[in-house]
Amino acid sequence: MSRLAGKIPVMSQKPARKEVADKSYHHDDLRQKLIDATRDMIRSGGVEAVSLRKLADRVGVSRTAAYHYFRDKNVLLCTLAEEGFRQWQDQISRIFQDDSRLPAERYRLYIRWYMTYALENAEYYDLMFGRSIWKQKCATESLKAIAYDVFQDQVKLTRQGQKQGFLPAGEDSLRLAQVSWGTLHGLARLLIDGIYTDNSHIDEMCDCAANLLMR
Amino acid sequence: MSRLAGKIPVMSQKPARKEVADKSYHHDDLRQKLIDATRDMIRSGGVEAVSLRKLADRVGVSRTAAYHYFRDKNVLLCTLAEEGFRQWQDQISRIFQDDSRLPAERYRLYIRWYMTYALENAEYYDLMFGRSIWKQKCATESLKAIAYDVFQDQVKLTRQGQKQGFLPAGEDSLRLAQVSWGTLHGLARLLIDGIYTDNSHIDEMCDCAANLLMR
DNA sequence: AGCCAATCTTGACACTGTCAAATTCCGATG
DNA sequence: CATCGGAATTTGACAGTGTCAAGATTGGCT
Repeated sequence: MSRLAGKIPVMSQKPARKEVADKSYHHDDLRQKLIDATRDMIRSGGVEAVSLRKLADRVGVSRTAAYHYFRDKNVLLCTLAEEGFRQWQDQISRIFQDDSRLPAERYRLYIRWYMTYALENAEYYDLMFGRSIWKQKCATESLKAIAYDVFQDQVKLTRQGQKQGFLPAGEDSLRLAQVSWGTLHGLARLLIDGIYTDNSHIDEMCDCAANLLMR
Repeated sequence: MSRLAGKIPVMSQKPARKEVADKSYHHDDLRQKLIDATRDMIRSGGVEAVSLRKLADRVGVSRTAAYHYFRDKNVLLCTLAEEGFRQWQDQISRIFQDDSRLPAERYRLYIRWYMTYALENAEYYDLMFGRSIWKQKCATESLKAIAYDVFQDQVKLTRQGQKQGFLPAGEDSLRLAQVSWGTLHGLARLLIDGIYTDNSHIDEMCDCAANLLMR
């Protein structure tokens, strides 16, 4: 009944709380601290390494304290994935707003950026596009919303590429968006998951992918 | 010292063991029973649903009995993945040996088969190509061997396609094999993991992928 | 000043994988 | 035929995990 499931609780009274020692009962902004600590844990040890108990230890709070801000572990992870998608969306739009480059050139850049991001933030990518979050009934509504948004961007971006003539005009934009994302995602996963073990020819793979997708 | 890590123990004396009641101390071929039961569990509930204790219960044996045949849970899963890759290899070679079809036609068929297999055996595909098995230091040597073999087949098959003129001849065969597999794997994962939620246009996606990969 | 509700903790439960040590039993050996 | 070694299996234990129900603590408002 009192579970707020991710909503910010009543702590939203603006009067700046007087400085509280780390050991006090009530914390400053526990929700944010939990998110930050979780992000750290993911970055260092991957999603698998996230444990609510270790998290609590790290933040200096009891095992179940997080349950007042997140319905369960899954919702916490979804929250972080959401954050990731927002940054993702930002960075992509930045690439395609760079008018100093030709459209086709931007698309090639996008492919390289995708791969670089996925490899440099492997654990975070794994969170955002991993099964744990998306498996039936797991994904939060807000996560689904932002992810859908990001995918719509990909569709727009594809349609534009077709109009600009560097993506095959004959294909349906939706399918083309699906398949091109599939290609990038597939390569990223094969590398991240350790199925492809040769990390020294990423650029060549990107080029090959670009050659296939563009024309 | 006495851990045999997946090798078949001394049970290899040929004299047909006299029929043993299911409840007896020594079982008939526990190793195989464990493998079979694990396969069942994967098919119904996915890799995540595999628990050594439930497995033991199911086979009618104590929690730790499996440890005499598999060093740990990971090795058991690798064994099953290996089995999967062998069947995988079989089915693919069967497709490409069908002389009643044109090479290009066979390749299109292969793409459709890939997708169909991945979706109809989602949990098994997830095992074979999932992170749990492949993550650093997890994959068994024999698993790596068969998987490498399967990938080499893909390279050969790609090179042949280039010679036969339905795959772009300009690209390096290895890269092309990597990227084409990436495309299929990516689409499969996006569907299996629940990121793509529309399962009613698989064929269109396959066609689009084929159009991009072939020429 | 005192209460209420938001916040956090304690206790408990049912799981998990895995190790070490004890048990059971088969089959070859004396 | 009895025995004994070692393989096959079990029991006990430990350190984890997520999560629920209840209790303890606290700050802000009336």
